[in-house]
Amino acid sequence: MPELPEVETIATDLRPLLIGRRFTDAHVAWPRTLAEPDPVALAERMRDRQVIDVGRRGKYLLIPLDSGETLIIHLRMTGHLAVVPAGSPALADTHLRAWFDLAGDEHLVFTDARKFGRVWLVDDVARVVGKLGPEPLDWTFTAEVLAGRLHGRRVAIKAALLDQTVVAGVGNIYADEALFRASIHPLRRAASLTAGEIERLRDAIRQVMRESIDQRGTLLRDYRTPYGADGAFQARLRVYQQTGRPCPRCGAAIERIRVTQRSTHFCPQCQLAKVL
DNA sequence: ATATCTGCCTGCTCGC
DNA sequence: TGCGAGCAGGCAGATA
Repeated sequence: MPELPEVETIATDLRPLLIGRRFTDAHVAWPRTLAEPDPVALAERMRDRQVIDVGRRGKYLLIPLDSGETLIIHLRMTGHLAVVPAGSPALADTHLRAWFDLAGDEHLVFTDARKFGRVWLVDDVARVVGKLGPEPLDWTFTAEVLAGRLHGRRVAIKAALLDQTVVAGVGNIYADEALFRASIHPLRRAASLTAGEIERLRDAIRQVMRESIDQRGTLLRDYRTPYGADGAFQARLRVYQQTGRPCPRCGAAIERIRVTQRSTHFCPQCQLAKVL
């Protein structure tokens, strides 16, 4: 499932394929995929519009157009994007949910088996991504900022990390990996973390994000890059989906528990419970 | 305000 | 081999 590093990789891959290109039409095969506007307005407003950039905010892909509007795509669990030539089999994929025609006989196709992915075309990006917390790789994501976001929160720190208003882009994989690197038990109440622990956590989040981006993301069943070599960070996962395997630090068996309906992996020795 | 629960979805794995 | 059950999980929206 694409989290921040995967979306960053996809944006990097799509950028040279899309910048300067002009859309000629837009089509929606599964209506719920399109959050807004309606399909007719989408096609009208995208027609003859040129791509300015391909960026990202949290797990949202942002494609600003020369009209001032922005095409926003969230891949959720199983969404995939690719630029394909006319007549490509991708256009006949049973999971095709939306596609955008490009001048020059190519198409930007959005396929999504689970149908959770969403597409917006908006004038004001903030209406969609405005509530997101700080970008973890931005200089504004300081330990003090994270402390402020966790203040008064009684939920488990694992749950808090998955809350996109606390910090943007962290999903189940990187929440587990960051907590392991910071040696913090996932069930600790968010507000109970000491200043030192919050600083370790902030550093760990940035570290796993950077490392994963360097590896072009984590390659799991549901994630494929649109172009080029596949992600390789899965080889560096220390706890996520490593249940029963020895902890790389102390050798204890990695455990799996459920925290607010999410499977959560941790080392019972390195991430001591302390005060819950 | 925060916290929890449900619905959205389909493909895959597992046990029989 | 076939098949149903259970699971995977980001986010919106409803509820407590």
